[in-house]
Amino acid sequence: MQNKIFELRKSAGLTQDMLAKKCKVSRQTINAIENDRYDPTLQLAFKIAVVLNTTVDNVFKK
Amino acid sequence: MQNKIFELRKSAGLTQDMLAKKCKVSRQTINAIENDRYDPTLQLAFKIAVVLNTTVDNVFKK
DNA sequence: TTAATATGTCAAAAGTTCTTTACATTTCCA
DNA sequence: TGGAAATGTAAAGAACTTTTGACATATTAA
Repeated sequence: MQNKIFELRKSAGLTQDMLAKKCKVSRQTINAIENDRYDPTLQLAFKIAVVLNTTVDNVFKK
Repeated sequence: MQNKIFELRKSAGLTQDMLAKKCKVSRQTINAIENDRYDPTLQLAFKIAVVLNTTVDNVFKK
């Protein structure tokens, strides 16, 4: 599912590793999601949205 | 994860089975999610939100 | 009350997410 | 240019979601 993690993450001045740590998942997980290799669980989607200071609907646009 | 599926579904005049069909999943899946036995995939969360005419963030509140 | 509809739940199987470890490539800046 | 930091990717396994089929209970309407 298409997402805006890259741009939102950059805007927040975070590396994949920093975002991963804030979400308490591995760097590879963030990388895979950012590059659309698979979708996160709903829980992780919410965590990412919170850390990036926005909504799930905004991060993952249909 | 807590959610408002029951009330939104009722407001929309839908049974679990009707909502399931609109989302193209089984009735048991909707039942399990509504009763918080497990969280849907992100894809299904979006589908549910669309069918219930609202956002993922509104359906699944943290 | 009876019949039909709606909901709750179980178990097994299939499919997906996420982790860890490991290594390759790219970017960037001193 | 060289070295460090950041990113991309792979494989195996643990954990979770969803399906199907089945049966029980609850609710509603005739």
